[in-house]
Amino acid sequence: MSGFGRPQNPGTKIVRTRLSDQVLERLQERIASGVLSPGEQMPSERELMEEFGVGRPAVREAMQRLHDAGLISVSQGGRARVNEIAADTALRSMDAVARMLISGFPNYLDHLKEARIRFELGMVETAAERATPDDIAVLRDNIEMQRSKISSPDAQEFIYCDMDFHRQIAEISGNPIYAALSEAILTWLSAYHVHLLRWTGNETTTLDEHAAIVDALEAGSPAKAKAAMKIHLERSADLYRHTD
Amino acid sequence: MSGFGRPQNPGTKIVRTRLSDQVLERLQERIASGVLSPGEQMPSERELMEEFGVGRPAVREAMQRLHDAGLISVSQGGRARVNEIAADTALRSMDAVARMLISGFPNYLDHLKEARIRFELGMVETAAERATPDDIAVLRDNIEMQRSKISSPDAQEFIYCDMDFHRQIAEISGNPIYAALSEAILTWLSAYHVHLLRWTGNETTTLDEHAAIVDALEAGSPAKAKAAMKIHLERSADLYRHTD
DNA sequence: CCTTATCATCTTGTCATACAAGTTGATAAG
DNA sequence: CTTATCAACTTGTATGACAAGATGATAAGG
Repeated sequence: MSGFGRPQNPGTKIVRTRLSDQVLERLQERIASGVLSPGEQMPSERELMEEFGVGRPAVREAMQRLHDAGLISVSQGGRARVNEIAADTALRSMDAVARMLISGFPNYLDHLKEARIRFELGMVETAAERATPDDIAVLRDNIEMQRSKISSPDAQEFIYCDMDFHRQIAEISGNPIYAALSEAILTWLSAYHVHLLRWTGNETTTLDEHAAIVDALEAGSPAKAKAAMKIHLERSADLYRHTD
Repeated sequence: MSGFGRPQNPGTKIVRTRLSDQVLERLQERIASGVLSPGEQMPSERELMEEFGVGRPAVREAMQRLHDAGLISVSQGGRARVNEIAADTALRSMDAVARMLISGFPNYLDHLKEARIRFELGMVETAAERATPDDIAVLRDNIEMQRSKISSPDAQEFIYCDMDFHRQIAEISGNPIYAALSEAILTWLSAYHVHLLRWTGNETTTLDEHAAIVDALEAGSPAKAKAAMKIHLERSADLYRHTD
């Protein structure tokens, strides 16, 4: 008596759908379709368990997973709110795994560094095509800001400015995926991590290289910008290294 | 009587640590440090709730989150097993959010396509520097395989070969992050998605372009490889488009 | 002795109930 | 009109219970 229900797809395993999976799927649909729009919307757990006809644990686990994915914010005492999703939402959800990967397998730090260089080179090319005079001004301001931090009592300040410089280039590229990815990679690298000692003495070199990059961006030359960025990144490649 | 406890850091909010957060943190530590190595290890929920002195929900939610992150596999009736983590583990955990982002904001499909082009261009440069004769042979085999699928009854087969081609280049680059990212982006793009109609008629063009890329890789010329890849990607740029 | 079927036991999945703790908005006092 | 209090509602957590799947020992059969 074949032909009942959906085709059996012989060879594929029977999927064990947990109850919370189905609840999760329903809620994801609502968020994706905009029925639950960013702001304060989410029904309470009791309402959901009544609506879906399941127990509270099932609803609760689904909500938990939405929270981990960054799609909603839950707080004790108040209803859950739907977050607006962006590229960084997605990347944040893989933050923990990425850190474990880097700390557990030293090779991955090298792979990530290589990927970052390739990535920044491509990004600066795009930025060179799209940089406006305003963008250039912001970058030059950043360089001066960083220069003022050379003799700052908090040496970390200098590095924060450096990270800002790269972040601003990511934003100039106009691609939010670039911006989010750049920020994420920089965060992961800086966690494993920046040896402050290695920076001291090279501050002016860093500033000169940054200036060269900005000049190339102002000239609207992807090739020059890429070359300048390459020099900068390859020199500072071993700033990020595992602590031994 | 200041000086008690940890510094107050005025301005930073009090962190509300849920119980399951602390359990999660402990377990993550154990996995990261290798106390819980890949294989069948994970203690049962009862053991953990007894050890940490918390209720089962707290343990359960922590385990759930480890599962969502791809760090462990849980199945009813059996203990949870620790997975071996890799780059694709991290990317898989952001799969749902990425899909929502693309389907919810059409712009992101364009941003992703642009990012993919930049990414593949950088990747093929790396591959050109590292391709071995064996790698070249594999790629040529792939092209022939794809050629044999031109008149296949299942038109999808042709596209699968195409995706394999790009996947193999990612592997040649030697960077597992490239491979995982390439695979993930291709999956997301192919979900929103490949119009079969647009392929028909351009099969031989595709094969020629692939052959040109392989020739450049064999010559060990990053510049030529990049140029050949650029031609290929820009021509096929609009294969991935939202369904209207 | 080896193979196979059965079952006791342990595991996770789910539900129900209860209480603690935080948030919110209405209400009453000033 | 402002402010303090509180009642109702929310999530966080604990406990107990039962269902369902997995596992290994045990007993029956060859």
